[in-house]
Amino acid sequence: MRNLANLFKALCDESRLRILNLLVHTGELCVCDMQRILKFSQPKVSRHLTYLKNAGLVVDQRKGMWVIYSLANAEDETTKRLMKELKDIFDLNPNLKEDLMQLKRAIKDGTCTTYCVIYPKKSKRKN
Amino acid sequence: MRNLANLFKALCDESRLRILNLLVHTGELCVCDMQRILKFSQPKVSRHLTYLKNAGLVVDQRKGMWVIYSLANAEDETTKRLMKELKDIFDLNPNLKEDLMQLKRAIKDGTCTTYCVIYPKKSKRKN
DNA sequence: TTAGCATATTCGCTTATGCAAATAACCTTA
DNA sequence: TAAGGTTATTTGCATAAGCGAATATGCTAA
Repeated sequence: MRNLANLFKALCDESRLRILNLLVHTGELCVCDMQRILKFSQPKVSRHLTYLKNAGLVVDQRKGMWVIYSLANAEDETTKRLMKELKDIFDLNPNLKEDLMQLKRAIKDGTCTTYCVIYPKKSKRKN
Repeated sequence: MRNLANLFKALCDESRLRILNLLVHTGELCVCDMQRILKFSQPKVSRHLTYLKNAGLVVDQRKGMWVIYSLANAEDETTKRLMKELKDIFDLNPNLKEDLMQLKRAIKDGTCTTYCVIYPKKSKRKN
């Protein structure tokens, strides 16, 4: 990320923050899981993921039918520091906490594809 | 700041980051100083200061002919944490460092109104 | 190869926001 | 009160970016 303003631009949309919040807590998640948990339209999730990917904040990886997104390893010190801070800031936010509840519920109900279909064995996930 | 995305929205513009950088290092500065140091048009400085003020990041105070802007005391934990982090992040940025050089030069040359006219005695300034 | 699920992209529209130029408003001093 | 410096706001325009709906593309399995 060459430009500091561009880094913040990636963070200045609520939809993208909600997506990042999920990834911060899961490490990785497929598109359809985010779509269901956040109740976003499919193009909406996809568009914001593309934005985050272009900003260098996430990376994607195809796994059969699904595309798994995960947090990118920040290459520069600024992004590294900010992402670390973001984790703590997210935990202060009640709305984001609610999204995590929905995530947990999905895992419990067996409707979370990443956890229940793609990586059914816990050991394969980052956390 | 009720909404996290709005907080980042205040930070996602390079002009506003440059203004904040100056304030982080001076504590307070009048509009015409920012204008000269950053080489912005007067309406441009004013508009961005209004934006930052609405976002709760700066406060203003009239001092005779001049209006002095300074960093606001963050009321919520999230803003507090982020602003603290911002200080360190600014110092990593070469462009912002260059703005500080211009600021120092203006003070030395006697063209910095805040330092040389409004508050000529060092003791009256925050740093 | 066809069907069907998952994901990405395009299109048309709306809103937000950036800028310069012009103007208004505020304050001090003569 | 008039002049002049400082700051704020308005206007008109251009661009960025958000959205839903529709469509295209990728992959798997029958």
